[in-house]
Amino acid sequence: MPAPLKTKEEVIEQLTDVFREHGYTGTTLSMLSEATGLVKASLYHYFPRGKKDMGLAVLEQVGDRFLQEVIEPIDLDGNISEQLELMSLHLIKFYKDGRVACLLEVFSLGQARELFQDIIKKRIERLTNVIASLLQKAGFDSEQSRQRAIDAIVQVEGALVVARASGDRQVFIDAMQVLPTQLLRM
Amino acid sequence: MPAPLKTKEEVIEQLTDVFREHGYTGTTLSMLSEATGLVKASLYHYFPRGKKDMGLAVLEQVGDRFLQEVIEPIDLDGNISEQLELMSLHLIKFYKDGRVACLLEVFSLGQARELFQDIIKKRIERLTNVIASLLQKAGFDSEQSRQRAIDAIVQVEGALVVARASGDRQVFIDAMQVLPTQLLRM
DNA sequence: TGCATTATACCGATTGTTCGGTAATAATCA
DNA sequence: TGATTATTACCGAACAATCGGTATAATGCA
Repeated sequence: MPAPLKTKEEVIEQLTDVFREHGYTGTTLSMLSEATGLVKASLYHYFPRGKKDMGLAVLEQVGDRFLQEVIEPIDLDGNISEQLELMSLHLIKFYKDGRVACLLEVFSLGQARELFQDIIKKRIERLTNVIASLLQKAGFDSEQSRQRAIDAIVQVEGALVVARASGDRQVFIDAMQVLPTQLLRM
Repeated sequence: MPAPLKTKEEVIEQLTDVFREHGYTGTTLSMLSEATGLVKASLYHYFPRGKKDMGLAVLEQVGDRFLQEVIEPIDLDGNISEQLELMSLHLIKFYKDGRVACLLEVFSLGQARELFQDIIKKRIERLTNVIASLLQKAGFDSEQSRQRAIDAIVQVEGALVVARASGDRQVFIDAMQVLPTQLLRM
């Protein structure tokens, strides 16, 4: 077989950028074709069931990357405040200073919602649990931890939206920087 | 002129529902036609420049309604805490318990972003100023008031997104209920 | 009548998708 | 080793359907 010009992972990353900017229905195969350098028919080689498959692949890969780059670096035995500061930095980096949207947000609209809602729901639940268990280590009880985990996700999503809508990325950066303090406040 | 079966306002309201659910690019003229009961030619009679015009009209009307239903009821001479509680209730009602999205969110994506970003930016700024001036009445200084106003908007947008993504509207309701306390916390 | 509204019919462009095919590497076998 | 066969990577061209949009004639009310 011919040596692939890029790995499937690289292709998915390029798809991700487009989906994040335009949402699911707003993204056309022409855009994806241009972003990857692959002609439309070639995209069907990697994703036999078309756009749905591309959306699924992007959703999965970006979810894995989030866990890997934002969650996994957290050391549960370390100083909790320091670990949250670290998470804050990684969040800012992951969302490129607020320049890129969250896939869970843009894929929960319209037609994409029906396609991906189960996956999205599970991702949110999983993320809530991970952050909650981290907060339990910090001494909060189960219910408090869960509530504050949800607050954190609300904060991230809201800050992304407002930064995007206002055109002021500093809103996102500021929100992420106060997040650790906010989560630990009694 | 022949008495129209519905006023233009009513038509715009019906358009709003579709745009809020599917975003701008995700909304097709067929959907809008079906939602209004008007055939395409009729839509073009009301909105000569097509989809853009419909988006603009919806953006404007929903913005007016927000001010009217959420902001204006606030009595600047009343007890500030009570007024914020009232705002919370109105927010829950305006966003139908978290069932509908914010237009500023869904119109700030992809192609719609370029079309509407100036308007969206101004809406956010205006809203920030209104809430900030309310908080100044509560005794916060100018900078604190502005920061907390942004926090409030972040909270609303974030709660809407998370409620939608998780399929749990209670997230939105809860977030709105704690909003007044949060805004006034020293 | 005159004018606002709608119906019908249509446009070119683009949508997501499919099919047939080519070329390059890997695997197999003589 | 060298020839053969699969397998993989990719592309050109076309598909029906739908997109947003536009004519123009018919309709209904003042």
